[in-house]
Amino acid sequence: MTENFNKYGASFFVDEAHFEELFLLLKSVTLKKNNFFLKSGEKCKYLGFVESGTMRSYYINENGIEKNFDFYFDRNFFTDYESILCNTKSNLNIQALEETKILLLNKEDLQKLYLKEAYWQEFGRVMAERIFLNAKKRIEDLLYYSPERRYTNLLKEAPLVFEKIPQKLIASYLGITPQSLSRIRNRITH
Amino acid sequence: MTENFNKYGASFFVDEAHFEELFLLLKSVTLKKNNFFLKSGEKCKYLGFVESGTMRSYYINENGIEKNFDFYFDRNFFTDYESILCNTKSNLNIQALEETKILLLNKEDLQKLYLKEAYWQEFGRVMAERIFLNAKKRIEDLLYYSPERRYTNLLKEAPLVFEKIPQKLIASYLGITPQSLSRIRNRITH
DNA sequence: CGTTCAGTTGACTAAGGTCAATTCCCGTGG
DNA sequence: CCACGGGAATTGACCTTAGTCAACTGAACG
Repeated sequence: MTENFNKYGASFFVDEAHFEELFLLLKSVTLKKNNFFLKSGEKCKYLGFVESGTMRSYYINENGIEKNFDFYFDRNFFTDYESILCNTKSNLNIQALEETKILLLNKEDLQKLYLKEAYWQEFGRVMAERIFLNAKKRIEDLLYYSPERRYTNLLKEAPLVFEKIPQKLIASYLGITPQSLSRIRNRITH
Repeated sequence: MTENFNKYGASFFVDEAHFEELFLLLKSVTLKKNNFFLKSGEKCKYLGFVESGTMRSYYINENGIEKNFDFYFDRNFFTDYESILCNTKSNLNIQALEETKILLLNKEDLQKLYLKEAYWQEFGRVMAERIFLNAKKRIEDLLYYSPERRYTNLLKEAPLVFEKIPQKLIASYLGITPQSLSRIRNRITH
C-alpha cells in the first residue's frame, strides 16, 4: 500500500494515514477508445481519476454540434460534479480518447467518507476548491481573451494538448470551429 | 440572535446551532458608491456578503479595458476566492455599484472555524461546491452560446441585472462591447 | 487500392470590433 | 426654471475575424 501511496498519494491530495481508506474504495476500470464513462441523460455516479490515458467531456447542443468542455490527462480527476452534487441527469458526455485506465470512487462511498471524520470533509473542501480554481481559469480565458489569444495561451500553458488531442476537438474547446483554428494557426506561423 | 438567524441563516447555509458562532465573527461595513472592497494587486483578506446593495468584480486588461467578471446582489457571497485560497495578489477589483451594506468574514477566522470541527469543514466544502456550480454555469454560457444568445439567456435568467446595472457593464460581462450589445438589443426588438 | 475522416483552403456571409459623431438622460449650478 | 456638462447609449461607416458551405488534400486503415 505504501507503494500505491507513492504512486498516487500526491495526486489524490490525501496523507499516508488516510490513503489506504480511500484507495480500498476505488475500482479500477479500463475504457477502450471512444467508450464512455458517462452519457448525457444519465446521472453521474462516480468520481473518476485518470491513471493513464486521456478523457474528454463534451456537450451536444440543439443543432447536434459537439462542444468540448474539458480534457483530462494522467493523474487528474474528472466527473460531472454538478450531476453528482445536485443529483441531476448530466448533459455531458465523458469519453475515453484512447485506451484509458481509470479509478472509480462511488459517489455514495465518497459521501460516507464525508460523514466519518473532519479529515474527509476537508478533503472534499480542498477538492471542490481546486475544481473551482480550474473553472475560474477557464472563465477568465473565455471572457478576457480573443480566440486567437486563447489558442496561443493554450500552446504556452498546455502544449501536451496539441500532441494528444485532434485539432477539431481543441477548436471546440477554444469555442471556435475547426476551420477557424486552422486559419489562426496559418495566420500565426506565416 | 434568532432574529438574525431568520434574517440571514438561509443565505449563509448554516444551521441555527452554528449560526451565532459564525455571525459573531462578522464585521458590518457600508461602502459608498464606487468604493472598493478589493483592489487589483492586493491580497484578498475577507469573504464578503451583500446585505443590501450591489457589487461587481472586474479585471483590467493590458489595454486598460475593463472586463466584468461578475455581479453580486442582496444575500450573496463575494470574494476573490483564488486570492484567498492561494494567498496571492488579486488581479480583480471588487467595487460597490451603489451604497452597499456588506458583512465581512476575515479569512483567518474562517480558517480557524475549519480547524474547530467537521461541521465547518463541511460548511467550507458546501460553499466551495456552490461557488463552483456558479462558475460552471458561466463557462457553459461563454462556451456554448453566441453573444446574442448569452444576452437573451441573461434576460430570461436574471432580469434584475437589467434594472440595476448600466448596460456597458452588462456588455462587458457578456464578453462584448457596449456598441455590440446596443445593436443586439436593436436587432432583437425590431 | 478505395474508404474514411481530419485538416486545409477558397469564396462568401455574418457578426462583432473600432472609431467617431450624435442623441439622450440626468444632475448640478446659475 | 433653465442652461450646461458629462457620461451612457445609440447610430453610422468601415474593418476584422469568425462562421458557413463546399471542394480538395493527405494520412490511416482495412
